[in-house]
Parts: sequence; structure tokens; C-alpha cells
Amino acid sequence: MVIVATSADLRRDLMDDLVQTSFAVAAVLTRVGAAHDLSLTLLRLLGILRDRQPKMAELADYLVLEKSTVSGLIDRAETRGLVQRSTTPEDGRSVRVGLSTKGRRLARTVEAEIAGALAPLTARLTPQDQRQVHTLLARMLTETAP
Amino acid sequence: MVIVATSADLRRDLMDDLVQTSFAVAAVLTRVGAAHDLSLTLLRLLGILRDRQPKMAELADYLVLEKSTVSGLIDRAETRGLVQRSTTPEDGRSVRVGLSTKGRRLARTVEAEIAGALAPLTARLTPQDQRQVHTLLARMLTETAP
DNA sequence: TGACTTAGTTCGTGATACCAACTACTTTAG
DNA sequence: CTAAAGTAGTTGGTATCACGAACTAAGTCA
Repeated sequence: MVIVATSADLRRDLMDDLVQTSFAVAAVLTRVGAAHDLSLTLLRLLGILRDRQPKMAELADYLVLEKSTVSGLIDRAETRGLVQRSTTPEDGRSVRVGLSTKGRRLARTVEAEIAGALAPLTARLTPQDQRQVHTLLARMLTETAP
Repeated sequence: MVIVATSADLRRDLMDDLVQTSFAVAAVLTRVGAAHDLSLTLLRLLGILRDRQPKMAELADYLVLEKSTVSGLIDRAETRGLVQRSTTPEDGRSVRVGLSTKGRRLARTVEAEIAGALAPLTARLTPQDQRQVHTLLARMLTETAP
């Protein structure tokens, strides 16, 4: 008897992998973040602010969170000296958020630690396979044109 | 001039992909879960209980959470009729947790919806590439022998 | 039997997240 | 050029999630 992996099987296997990967990576991020008193959300915040100075509403879009949630998030981050709010000249209502020096330093540290913590995982693949996964995951994550 | 992608570049690219994938998948899970009033943690709980009836302490291990956190989690899930606590005959202290019929039905529904929500992602890859990613991710997630 | 150990729960606290209501600026209509 | 409508962010109230410390009940063992 020949066992045939159907297209549905394949999809399901891949889906399981993706979910497993998501949790495994999230676990790493949570652990590294916790060492610096950073929640997963705060970690994402630092990541986003690394190369942007968005307004609150844009930040809410990036994070897929309510504006009110972001307000509280930035409140706490600001209290800790990680970010700064600044008013914009063109619109008296809107607020721009940026990393402070301390926040930028922390972001760099954490990024390095995350890389270190993920290395044991990626090290299980040969360089060729790493390239392959990179190519395919990147393709998968690419937004399809609307 | 020839641009060479070094091994470090490759690792970093792959790391970025993994983090992106983690967030993208988590976003899908959060969205699908929210439609059924399930947090990411509750979603994981249902997934774990699909083929297990662990004791509280084992559950805490699976979820990598404190026992006290799991207590509250199960409290709420039990109130909603999704899981049941049962005492074990061999040890009067320990408690076994299992899905209720309602919980099992919900788990199946949600699983199907997650598959549906992830399909647009996986559909961007050819079946061969899906197989490839599956193979490589599975290898990456495999525990290295201690 | 009495002293440890173990399994779960309870309690208090803080972070995260939502929604609804609010304030303060901008824009637009008349 | 003002009054109405809209927009950006904040505030306040509530529920969940997560932790650690202290507790209860049940098992172990000396």
C-alpha cells in the first residue's frame, strides 16, 4: 500500500508548524523580554520605534491595538524613560512617539539577546537550508497586492 | 563589486523572518480566538487538552505558567463550561483537567477557522515549497537531545 | 503519630486590553 | 467668520492574564 500525502495533509502539517513556530519564538521573546521587564507588546513597540517615529494612531495600527491601549502602553514606557512623546508642529492634536537614548540602547541589547536565544534553533539548519527557509518564509509573509 | 551574504547576514534575515512569522501567526490566532472570546492562552489550553487530560501542575509545565495562573485560567474556562476538573482516585490532592463536550466542539470549530485564516499565507507557496518549509521548520523545532 | 513535602487554591498586585465618554484641536458648512 | 462636525489622544471603568506569597488539604516517611 502506498501512502499519499494529500495537498490537504500538507497544508495541515504546515499550519501546525507555523503555529508551533509562532509559540516557540514567542516563548523565546517572552523569556528575553522578561529579563528586562518587557512584555511581548513592549518588545514589539521597541522594534517598531527602531526606525520610525509614528503618531499614536499609526502606532495603534502597527500594533493592531486600540488607541486607548497604546496610550497606557506609552504612558508606562515614558515613565520608564524608554520613549518620548512630542507634539507635532503641523497638528496641535497629534503626538509623535520616539525612542529615548535609553530606549534605543535597550532595544539594541534586547535584539542581540534575541538573536542569541534563537541561534540554537537556526543552527539546526545548514546555511543552504537557512537560505531556503528565509526565501520561502519571506514569500509567505509578503502582502498580496489588494 | 560582488555582494556576499555572509553567514551572519543569513542568520539575521532568518531571525527576522521567524519573528515576523511569529507575530503574523499570533495575530491570526488572536483574531480568530477573539471571535469566540478566547485569549491566546485559552486557545493554547484547548489545543493542549485536545489529546490530553493533564493534572494542574503538568498543565502549568505545558503552558510555562505558574500554577496559580493556571488555577485562574481553569476557573474561568470551567465557568464557561469548556473544561471540567475531576479528582483522581490515586491522589486526593491532584486534579485532572479535561475538555467538556462543548469545549471539544469549540476546539474543533476554532481549529478549522485557524486553518482557513492561515490558508491565504500558505497558498502563496507551491506544494513543493510547502513540503520544503514543513520539513525544515519541523527540523528546526525538533528538540536536540540533551 | 508528628514533621516534612506536594498539589492546588486564594489573595493582593500590576500589566494588558477593551469600550465608552471626554477634551482639545481642526476642518468644513452655511 | 462663526457654528457644527470631525479627528487625535486621554481618561475611567472593567475583565483577563500573570506573578509571588501565603494558605489548605492530602500524602509520605521516620
